[in-house]
Amino acid sequence: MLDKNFDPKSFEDKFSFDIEASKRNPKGEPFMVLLPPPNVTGNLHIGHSLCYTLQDILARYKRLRGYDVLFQPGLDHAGIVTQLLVEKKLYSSGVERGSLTREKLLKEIWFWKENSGGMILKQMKKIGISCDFSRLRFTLDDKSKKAVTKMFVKLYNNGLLSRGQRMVNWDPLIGTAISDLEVIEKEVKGHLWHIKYFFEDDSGFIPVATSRPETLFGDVAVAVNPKDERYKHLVGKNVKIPLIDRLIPIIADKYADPKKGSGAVKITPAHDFNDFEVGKKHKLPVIDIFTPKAALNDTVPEMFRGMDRFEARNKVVELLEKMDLLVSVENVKQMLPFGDRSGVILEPRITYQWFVNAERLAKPAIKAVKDGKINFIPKHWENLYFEWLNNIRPWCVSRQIWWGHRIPAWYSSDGQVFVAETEEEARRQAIKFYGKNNVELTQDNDVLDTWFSSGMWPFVTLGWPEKNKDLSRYFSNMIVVTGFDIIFFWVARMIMMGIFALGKVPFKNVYIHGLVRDEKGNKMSKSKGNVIDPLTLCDQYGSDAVRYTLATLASPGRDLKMSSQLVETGRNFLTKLWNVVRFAQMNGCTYNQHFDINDVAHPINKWIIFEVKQMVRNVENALDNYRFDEAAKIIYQCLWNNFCDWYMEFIKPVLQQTSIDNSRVEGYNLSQTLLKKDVRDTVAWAIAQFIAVLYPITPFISKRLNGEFGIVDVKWPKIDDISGDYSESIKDVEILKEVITSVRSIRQFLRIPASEVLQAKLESQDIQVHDFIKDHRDIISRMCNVTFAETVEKSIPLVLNGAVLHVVIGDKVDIDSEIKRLTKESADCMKMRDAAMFRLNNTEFMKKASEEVVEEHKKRVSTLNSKIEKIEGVIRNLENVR
RNA sequence: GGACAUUUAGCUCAGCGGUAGAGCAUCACCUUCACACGGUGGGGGCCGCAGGUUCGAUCCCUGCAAUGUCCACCA
Repeated sequence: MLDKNFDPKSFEDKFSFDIEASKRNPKGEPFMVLLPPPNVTGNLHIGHSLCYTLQDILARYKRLRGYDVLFQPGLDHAGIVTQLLVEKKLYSSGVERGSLTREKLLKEIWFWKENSGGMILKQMKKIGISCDFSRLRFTLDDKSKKAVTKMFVKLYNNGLLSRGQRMVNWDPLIGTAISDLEVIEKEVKGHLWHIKYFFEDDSGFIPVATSRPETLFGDVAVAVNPKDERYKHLVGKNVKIPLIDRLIPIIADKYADPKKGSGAVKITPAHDFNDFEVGKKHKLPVIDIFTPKAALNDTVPEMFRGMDRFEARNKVVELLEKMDLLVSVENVKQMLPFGDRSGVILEPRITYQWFVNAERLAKPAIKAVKDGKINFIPKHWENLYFEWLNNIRPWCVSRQIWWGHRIPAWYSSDGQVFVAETEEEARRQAIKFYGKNNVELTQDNDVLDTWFSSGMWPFVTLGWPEKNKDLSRYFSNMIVVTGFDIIFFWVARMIMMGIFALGKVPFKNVYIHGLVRDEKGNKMSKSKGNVIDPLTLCDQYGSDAVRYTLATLASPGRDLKMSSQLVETGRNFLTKLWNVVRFAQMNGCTYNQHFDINDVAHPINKWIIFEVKQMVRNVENALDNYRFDEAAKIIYQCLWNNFCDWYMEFIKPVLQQTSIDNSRVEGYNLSQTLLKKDVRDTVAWAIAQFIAVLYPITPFISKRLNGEFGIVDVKWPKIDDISGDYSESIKDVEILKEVITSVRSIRQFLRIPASEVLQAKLESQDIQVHDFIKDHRDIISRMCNVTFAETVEKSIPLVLNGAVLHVVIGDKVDIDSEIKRLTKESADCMKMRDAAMFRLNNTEFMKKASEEVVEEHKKRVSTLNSKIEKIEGVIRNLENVR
């Protein structure tokens, strides 16, 4: 028996690692859910919960529908994040910064990974993610290493990957290059210093504006616009760099914008992307003034050497001021690039790096989406995808850290590079190249961008480069569910690398979910203190409630505003389910495998069967179209409204009959006892369907109730087996509902206490309606506390569709207010009728509107007319009485 | 500067070329033997603004406004 209190804790732990749930069905059509591998350092935040829950709903749903679902988990080594985290731990435990060798640090990180990494897997189990944990992969495991190396060599051999000296975004804190995507632009307050650059002969100066005066040591020219009247006569002259007096030329270049700054701009090729281009164009030298940590190096005057860039800036400004070399200082807002991991201001820096020719890889990736081989859901995200891929720049894939896939490139002493899958192979190449017996080689020190291996995830998880059954079965049959923020980082790269490696697209659909925000719509952040922890919510309300709530909020193309109140609503819904099952159980309803739905004769049972059938169809539709929100709401509405509020109330009189009663049920050819059995079976059947459709969303409670209710396996409802005509039953029940609602409504309107028994009499020309209501008097009595009488004296009539119900209210009737109420009701009806009439009288409408619409309007007019007629009659009667 | 999204009840959001919906909140009544994490009944809307298409627009088109996001630029 189910406990009176619904306590998710009492069963959720038991089902949190449910090996059965991830079972595959080799006979089904293949379907893979590509779980984005979380960082090995990660903790489950609310965004993960959403992403994984939606995936899990799909996985479980597809399994129930007979698909062979592979839902494979994994962890991402997360290069920079992990290395920073472990280093920080080591340094705080007394290890001297920089004292560790590569091998020692890697050993420490692996040690950390084995002991504290992957916490998130446990947390995923807690929210019920049904992936196959026996297939857990790591982006840095041996198989991945092999695959990544192979991919690198393949790209290199195809001319899609090369090493070059270019300007990259450099993170001076970590000491590595990073890709454009890892740069976060932020607005900060800064200054614009207008500095005097004196002419060689000291005859005057040209004012040069800069926000970075410390870089003047690296200046190689001053550029002015060739059309700038103020300066064009100066082109060709030399000026002296302040403080160091090195001579540099004034050059003419369109890049100098007369409207910006002073119109004259200093050119520092080593430390600015634009200046680098200008320098190249004018064949100017490059003077790098920084160390990798962005301190000033030996190219600058001694007093600045070793000084940090910001300290140097202050010092330079101070000196310029002292020497009267400043024209003015402006306060400005400027956008500066920050490293997304380190949070420090980045430096453009010229270094040797490995670059992937992303432009060439992008072409087929763009085509695949254009041709509809891959669909984004919602579709508008394709715009973002195209925009980025159409303007893609070379992808810098080398990182100057140690934790990651080491680049499979070896150098000889003269700098010749050999790229191969193994050192032996590289050596063979080198020996052949030099024609010597042996060549000394050293491996590239750098590792690959974490996203390089992530981009290969769809096929690395399936065993590539081995050819195997999984790869041919699941590749191209996947769904990716993820946030818009990693369309570039991950989705685009998977498509590019997938097509390159296997010649076909990795997946057909990409579902992009929204961002989970706090209840006010603010982004969650630690600094704001508005972070909602999914695990706390799970503890408080149960994992199912959290999953259910996330599903209801996941309407496509929208961010989600999450609050504990909403989870509470979800929990309340599950409590309702719990209680109705408990009630069914108390009344001897157990799942009957041999129950034949098509044998059901009683209209109330037929009605709920139809409603459940509709619900299942709608849920299927919703989930097939990734409408998680709709699916959740459809079930909610049907279970709470139709099943609990109406059906269960309807059948209480039957269920609560205690003795065996073989008398015939009025109007039907079955005994009371048989009806009771039918009702019990119907209740159990309906509950089984609810449990099944809820299972993808709320697996824990489904499993729990399932076991309790005698259902062997959760099976998706087979609604196609339900045949027959339900229209009469639906009509009957609709009238029954209307009768009950009207009585309840009038009772509250007249403030008649629920405890007071009312008398009523129904009049209907329609024999079917009349008989049906007569047959179900007990239900009406029970649900609105009325008894049926023959008298209509001192009663008020309620006008229904096809019937009038007279409710005797004795002296309580206030004729004036009753007339007022009825007048309003009739006016409302007339308004609606007139609107419909207006259209029917419009010749254009009659000519152009579809037949069905015209029919519907005609029917509406006639129904409303008869209702109005009845109400008017009632009003006339009342007026006569008064 | 460019692009995309959003705008519907107090709040959060569905919806749809043909009678405007849900949950929460609110108001009233009810501790009735599944459930007060409950039941019953009610109130509450120029469907952002202005045009256009249409017999008919909350829905389609154009413009505008507000909000949000992304990309680009900045001496």
